[in-house]
Amino acid sequence: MNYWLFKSEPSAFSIDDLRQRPKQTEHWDGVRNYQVRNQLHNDIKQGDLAFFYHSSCAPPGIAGIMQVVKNGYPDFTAWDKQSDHYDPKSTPTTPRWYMVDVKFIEKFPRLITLDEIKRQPKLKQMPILKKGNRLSITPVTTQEWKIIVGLAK
DNA sequence: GCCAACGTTGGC
DNA sequence: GCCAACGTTGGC
Repeated sequence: MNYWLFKSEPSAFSIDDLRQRPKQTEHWDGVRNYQVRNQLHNDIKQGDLAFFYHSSCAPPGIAGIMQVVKNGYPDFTAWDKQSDHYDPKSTPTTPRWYMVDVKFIEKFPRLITLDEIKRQPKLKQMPILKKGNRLSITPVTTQEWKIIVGLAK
């Protein structure tokens, strides 16, 4: 089983939105980056756990935990002309983009802020701290996972 | 709202 | 296949 960090702008989709969905489950659509697409297709598997990271807000940080409940499958919003994520180059027969389904597990009692993550020497390798990192999904090591869950208690 | 970083596009 | 222009991300 692997650990991940999924970014989302809470103004678009927050951890509270996920909690309020039917079955507290939603598809994680809209990824339009090949590196992340490949992870969704090949590496992110049912049963994996992920941090829900709130980005582009004040303050940014990790809000809680969700679980991958469905392996990668074609992102159907790519062939919906009404969608913000419409991509005419993706079709049902040759899908270009993939998504997984995620389920709400818990919201931390408090946000673990980016600032707090920066101050932890053992979290310095996390991709979200690297300047210019724009990947919306990144791997988390077991050690990083344990440290952050510890901070949340 | 600014701007650095960087992925993507498209002309050649 | 190069690379300049452009668009997007995301912290501040």
